[in-house]
Amino acid sequence: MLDLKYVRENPELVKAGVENKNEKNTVDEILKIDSERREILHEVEELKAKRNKVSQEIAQKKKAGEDAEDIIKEMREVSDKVKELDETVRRLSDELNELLIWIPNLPNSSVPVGKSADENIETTKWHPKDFSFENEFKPLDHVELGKKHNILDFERGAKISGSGFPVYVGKGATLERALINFMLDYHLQHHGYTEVFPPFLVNRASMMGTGQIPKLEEDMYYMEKDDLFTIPTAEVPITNLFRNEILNEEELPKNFVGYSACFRREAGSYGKESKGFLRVHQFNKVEMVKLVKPENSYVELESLVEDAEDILRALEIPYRILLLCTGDLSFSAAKCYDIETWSPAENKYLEASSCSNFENFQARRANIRYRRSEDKKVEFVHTLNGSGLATSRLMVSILENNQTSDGKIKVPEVLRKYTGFEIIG
RNA sequence: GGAAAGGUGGCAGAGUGGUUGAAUGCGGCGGUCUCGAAAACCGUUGUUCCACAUUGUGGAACCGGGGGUUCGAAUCCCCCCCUUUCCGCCA
Repeated sequence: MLDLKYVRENPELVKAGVENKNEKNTVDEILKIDSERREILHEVEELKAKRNKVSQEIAQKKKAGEDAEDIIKEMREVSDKVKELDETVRRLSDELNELLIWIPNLPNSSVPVGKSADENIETTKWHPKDFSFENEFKPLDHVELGKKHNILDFERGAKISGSGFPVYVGKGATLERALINFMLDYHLQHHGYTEVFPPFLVNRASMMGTGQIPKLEEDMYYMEKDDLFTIPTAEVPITNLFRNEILNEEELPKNFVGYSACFRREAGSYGKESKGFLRVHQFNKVEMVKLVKPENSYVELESLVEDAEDILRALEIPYRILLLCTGDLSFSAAKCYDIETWSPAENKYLEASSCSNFENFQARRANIRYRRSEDKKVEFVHTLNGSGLATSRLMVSILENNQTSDGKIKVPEVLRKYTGFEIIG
């Protein structure tokens, strides 16, 4: 949520940001309703001031035993008018809010302007060794490998739940669990995060707080009976831990890491890239979340990306990093880096992590603030989060990049103490 | 699912329908005392919005949320939400 005052004072900047993000520009409409609302607000507040003053006079007259019937009668009319105007103000506020929650966060000035993913900028590329399979053998893709070694079962997953609900079996299940534990331990031991194991169902206010609602409501699984949503990422419960709270400056930064299953309906995206792990309704993810002081958020963003990179380097998974352009930036983000891991079978990169700075956009929606020790003023924190990382995409890269010419799969060195085996096949 | 209690400021905790933004305590800040600190004592201490002004003045709103009664509601009435405890059921 943007600050209405900011919109009022910088309409042109807001319009430009919204349009660069390919979102609907309702700024003029917002300004019109805002000025109308303020006009009526002023009127009703004057009436209320009068009423408050006269009410005290009535109290005094009654105490003195005097008759106050005439001014009571007058105030009765004032109150009726107040009720009427209050109703108008409430209606205009609702209209205003309805428009405002659809305004995306504005891109940071360091974000390149661009229409689509084609205009993202590659900032890093890391390939530990040359995976030139062409010269040796044709790599199998992760679905074929999963089937061959009986470690992934997409068909039975489709039977018991539906397509896009993968089942991990045998060493596949162990490898998945190893990956999650490895990543959590790594962030705890090397990066100083605090572990959180959050609920997987959250209420509507939490979804609104981090900005999934209203724009992405159709992408969420929803439990109508209880008005609860399955989380699409641990970002939602973890960021919302401090909703409606005022933190002390000394508590910041708060750095959390947590595992969760993630659920996404992926409505309307059937057909393309839906093979195997490429697009699923449920996957596992280790997520990093930071609540920081505003002046530090961009330094924290870089360090968040490095924390995710460290995992890929330890696993020896080839990857690249993209700085997203304005047109590819998500609704709530001000700046975002995507980390993509290499799939030799698909011959392309797959998104395994998104590291974003939301500045105070989520904090404003979720009302997460902190008190500055110097002047005791409260202000919104900045929130960030990044996948560290999503196992489904990592699994593709691990299986495909570590296959050997004799059809086996080597388990990455750092995972072996978690799996208890070195090879699959 | 049944029953009961309760939701008030950063926290704890009062509150007869009329100077209650709200007692008191803790915490925080400033000061006195002290070589310094602690203790003690004194003072101070919220958020949001609006208008004018520019770092202040005035006004409005806020005691879980939403309605209602009233000239006036933290206080009375209705609905909803949440928390806690007990009972039942259950992984």
